[in-house]
Amino acid sequence: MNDPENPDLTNDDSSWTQLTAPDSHFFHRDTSNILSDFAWNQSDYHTHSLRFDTGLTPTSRVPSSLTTTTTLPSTPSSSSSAAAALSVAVTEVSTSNNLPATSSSSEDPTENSTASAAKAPKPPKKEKKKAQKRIRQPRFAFMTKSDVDNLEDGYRWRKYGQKAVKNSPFPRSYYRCTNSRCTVKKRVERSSEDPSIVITTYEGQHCHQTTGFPRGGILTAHDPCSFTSHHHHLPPPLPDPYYYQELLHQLHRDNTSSLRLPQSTTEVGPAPVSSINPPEEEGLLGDIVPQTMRNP
DNA sequence: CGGCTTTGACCGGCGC
DNA sequence: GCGCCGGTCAAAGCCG
Repeated sequence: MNDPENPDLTNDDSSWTQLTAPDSHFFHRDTSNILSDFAWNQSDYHTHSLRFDTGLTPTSRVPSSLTTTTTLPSTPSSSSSAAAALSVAVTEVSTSNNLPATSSSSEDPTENSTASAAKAPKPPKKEKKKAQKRIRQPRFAFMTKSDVDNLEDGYRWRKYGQKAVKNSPFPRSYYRCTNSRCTVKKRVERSSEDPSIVITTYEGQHCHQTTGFPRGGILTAHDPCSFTSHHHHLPPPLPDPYYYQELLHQLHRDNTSSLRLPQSTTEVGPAPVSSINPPEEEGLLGDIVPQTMRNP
């Protein structure tokens, strides 16, 4: 439970503190490309960002993590647009792992551990874990109003675990990207406060492109995996916090008028939503993102 | 038959 | 040091 990456927004953890000023750089990639890459139709999804700061866990340590709030368009289930009325995103970049998550070649510790763990006989387990020393990948959480738990995002995921979560009647599911070279994981759980909201937490960055997309997206041609660790010039595929940030802005610009913020939005997450009561003209960001969090 | 899900067990981190 | 809890493993079963 003390897991700093716990996205349990109802019982959040200080890891998810906000980053008020993204002092990091953005990948200047046209957000429309991003959207198209994922076949996300901006008009279809209502995306919001929300900060999950708050010091939620009284006893918790204050991680030196860097957190930014970003947004990613939610994706509906394979049943197309039935779900996903809104999504909220949170990002964490752990300082313990500032290296680009794309450094997922054979040298990637996480990957190694994953691979070895999967194959190695039981005894070596310990060693593996020790050596690994838990390297955190950047994480992004998205809150999506949806009827379905497993939102389609263009990637293929293999479920590898499910756990009951404390303070939540809903279990949390753990998924790994099926791409053997990709170390991205995601956790999916429902908000205990609003069961209609699905909280999806991504960890790491895909080192490949989407494997397919129901709405005509793109697919896979190259697999940067093999060299990303040696070449950093390659813009990391999603999820990437900075992409999301850009995305947020883009969405804000484009969709302000069409966006609705369901009431439930403000009910999820421990964020002091009551204080987030921006004027309407602030649109998407204004709805949920405190001023202090926004870029100038 | 391969890929995926389910599920109980195991392990490590953290608070007390 | 102990217990709780989150995260992961891996065997077994399911499904197309």
